[in-house]
Amino acid sequence: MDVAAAAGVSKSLVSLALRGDHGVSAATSARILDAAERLGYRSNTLARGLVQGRTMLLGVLLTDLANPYHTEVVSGVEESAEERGFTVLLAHGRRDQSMLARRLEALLQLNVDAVVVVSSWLEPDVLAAAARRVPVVMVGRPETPAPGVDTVANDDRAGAEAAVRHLAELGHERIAHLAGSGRPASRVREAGYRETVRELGLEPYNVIRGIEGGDRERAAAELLATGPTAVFATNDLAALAVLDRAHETGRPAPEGVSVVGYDNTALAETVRPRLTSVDQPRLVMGRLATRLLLERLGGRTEDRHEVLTPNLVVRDSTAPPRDR
Amino acid sequence: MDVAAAAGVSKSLVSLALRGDHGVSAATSARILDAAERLGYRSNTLARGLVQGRTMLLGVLLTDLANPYHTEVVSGVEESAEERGFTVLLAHGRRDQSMLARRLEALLQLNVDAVVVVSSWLEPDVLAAAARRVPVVMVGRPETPAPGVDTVANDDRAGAEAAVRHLAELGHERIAHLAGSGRPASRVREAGYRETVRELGLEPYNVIRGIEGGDRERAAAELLATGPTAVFATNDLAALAVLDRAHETGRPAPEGVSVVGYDNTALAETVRPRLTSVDQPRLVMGRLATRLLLERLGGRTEDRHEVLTPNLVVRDSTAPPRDR
DNA sequence: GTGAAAGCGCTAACAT
DNA sequence: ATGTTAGCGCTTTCAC
Repeated sequence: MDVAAAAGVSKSLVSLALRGDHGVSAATSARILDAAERLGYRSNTLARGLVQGRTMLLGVLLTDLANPYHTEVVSGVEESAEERGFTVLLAHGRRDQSMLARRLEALLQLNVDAVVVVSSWLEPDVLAAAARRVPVVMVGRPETPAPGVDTVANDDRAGAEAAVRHLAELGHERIAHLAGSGRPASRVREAGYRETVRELGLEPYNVIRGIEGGDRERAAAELLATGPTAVFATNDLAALAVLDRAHETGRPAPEGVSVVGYDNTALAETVRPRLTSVDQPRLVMGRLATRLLLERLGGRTEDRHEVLTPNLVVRDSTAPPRDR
Repeated sequence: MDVAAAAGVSKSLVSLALRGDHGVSAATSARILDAAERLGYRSNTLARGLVQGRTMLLGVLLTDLANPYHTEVVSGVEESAEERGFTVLLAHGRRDQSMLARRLEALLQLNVDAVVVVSSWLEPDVLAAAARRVPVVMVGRPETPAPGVDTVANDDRAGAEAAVRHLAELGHERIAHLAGSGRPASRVREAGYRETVRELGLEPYNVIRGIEGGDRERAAAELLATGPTAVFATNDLAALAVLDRAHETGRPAPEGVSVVGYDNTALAETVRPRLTSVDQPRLVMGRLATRLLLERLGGRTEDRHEVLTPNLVVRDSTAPPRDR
């Protein structure tokens, strides 16, 4: 450590001074700080982590960088983690289980103190294995819960209910659903749709499962062809496909058909008409994830599963049915 | 290292076996691998980095997680870096110079072997200081070049030219420009617009500088009020504002007015009409960044500044002017 | 208030 | 083919 030499003291003193320990005389401390500054010295996280056994690093693994839902959760994590002095490291696994697992592994090898997984794609046993080494919290709705892993999710059931109730209150009776590809979140949304429709004394009008990606358009077309006055879509992209198709077939929303999305992505603000959508409290979810992690680091051992209530953001894609 | 004990050998052998060194007998190797597996052992990147002096870690610093342009560049970096055995670590600085600087520092303290900065917000001296420690390449167009830092950028001049020429070829003569907020990239686009219009024997019809964010709508309205038949916007979001305003005032694109964006974000595919936009070869830029880094690690010392040619993606927001 | 020495988990050079 | 030793840069006792 050349700072030690430059200041004419021992390594130990440099270490103490740099961390603002009180047991160093003001004069020496000043001399050391000055030398460090001059030499552009910065302590090495690796070396410190090695001896201290912790790194103040928080790993965040996410499925999809391009997904604004994910990135906003990450922002929540970053914000709250930084407040507590953690440095957030991101790793990106794509929608690829093995890559996700590899990235998680990479984070663990770096001795991160804890991990947030913003993904519901990782296999439970991989997750559980990670949780045996450091606290792990997953943001999202798991297929199967992994023991030792805390979760933060939004209440998809409640979100679906809010969407359907909104449409029913506008006077719609033929409310269809464009469902997702069968991941847990979309399954719960679909179930919530069915239940709520029944609670309201209606019948599920029509449900079509949109395959991810290319077939969304086809599914939207098929669904609209059945003549609903309103559609609750499993996410904003699916809602967009409905909006589009409705426009093309000469009954644009909201007059021709009302459309509600889920996730309240930036898209909802961007498209015309602006999309009514169910908003997940993403920042809050991120912050909550950090809190759960800190609790674990503080010694909690029982698993926690937090569920947050989403809320409906009403915009311009929903209106009373025309023939009313 | 309890794996050593479990397998009844020395630490060194474990180390060798785990890295597949040949100088270990098949039998012992198997025994070690087995023990490691059973104990869930993984070598510690920190410790290895400490002794080897390199970590095979590649740090990526980005301004804006929510920006698909950035994240796609990152994908290019990830892809190519992983091929070479590097692990990519992401850090997120927001549009905040001091936070960007802090995150960069955090990456450096982790002893990453090199850094890609996907941002043009970082101050040149911070960048230069980082480059004195490890190879640094910046993707984007810097305000001022930082010595020792390689750059990868798209040719904004050429992109603007392609956009304007496309509009002129369609027969437009009143081509306006919705300019950006004065960052280098948008300044070059504006200059390219002006020059190309003149080269074509026309006059710059009208240029309005959109302030980032809220005032984009106002700027778009103002610009359209001047009666252009075509607008080249400095980016897709600005183009969207124009599209919107055109729609609201009863002359929707492309019949009412032709619109070209820049960046070819996912939005361009999503909005109706689909947006004609200048595409930056983002994946390629990411890969190129990795290559420059590897060259530096291989010993190159002179700075390189790569400029890639963007290409225009023609969609449905542009057409010949109506009154022709 | 300060310094010397041990050791974090690993690899590399050098024995054996 | 295997074990021993030193040391990466730091923090942390423990003496002084």
